[in-house]
Amino acid sequence: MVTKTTENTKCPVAATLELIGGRWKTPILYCLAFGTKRFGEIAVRIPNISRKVLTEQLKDLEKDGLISRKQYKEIPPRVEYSLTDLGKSLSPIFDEIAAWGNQNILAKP
Amino acid sequence: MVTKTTENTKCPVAATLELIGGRWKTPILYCLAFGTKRFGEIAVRIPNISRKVLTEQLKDLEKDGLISRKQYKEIPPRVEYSLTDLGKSLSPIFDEIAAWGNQNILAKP
DNA sequence: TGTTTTAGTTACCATTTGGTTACCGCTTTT
DNA sequence: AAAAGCGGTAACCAAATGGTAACTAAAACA
Repeated sequence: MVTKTTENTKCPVAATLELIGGRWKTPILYCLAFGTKRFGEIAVRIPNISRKVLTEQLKDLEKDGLISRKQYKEIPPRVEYSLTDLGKSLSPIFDEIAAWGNQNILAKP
Repeated sequence: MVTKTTENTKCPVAATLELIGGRWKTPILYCLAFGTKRFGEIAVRIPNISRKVLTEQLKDLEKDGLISRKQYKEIPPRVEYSLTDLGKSLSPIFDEIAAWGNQNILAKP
């Protein structure tokens, strides 16, 4: 009854966390919250992420409609990522989580 | 700069998601939000979780101060779990996530 | 006497996730 | 002629996560 009801309907919390959960999704969304970025810029701002995993996560986020990808037919290639309206609509969640984290984790003596 | 700053200070969002992220943490917390439960009761309400994993996750949550464990010296054993005040303080986050999930995932045509 | 009941633990295995390295295509720069 | 710059992909690996089955202890019950 928590992750699924008997009718196979998912819990809204579990369903949402499937989209934004995982090691890298939130860092990426947070990074794009400051504006459109190129692939390489994201990679620089998120230390330790491998290019392969970054590619995968960006694909996931795009598939879920949270970010959009714009590719320019240039050489060398240029690809820009940005939040969609749906992606932007997540911000109250992040605000709430950030507030909790600041109060309860980071503000520890 | 997202998960860590150069001074090794964590992002509040990433830090919080480390506590409540993962496949089972939120189902467990949500389950306990309805009141104190015994180990077996939780297991019944969360289908598909194995007892081993449930034990592990409960230990994690207890270590992080989100739930408390009360063991009675009885035979057969009885152990009760409940949310701590810190655990209860997460509810605005879950409300926000649930609202988003209902609007944007579950309410799809 | 033997089975049941509860909340685990142990040992082992499968799946998922993330990571490393090398490489590509195509134009501009050196 | 060669290397740089960009946004990837392919092949291969390692680690984390999750799962199963069998086992435990002590009392209650039939």
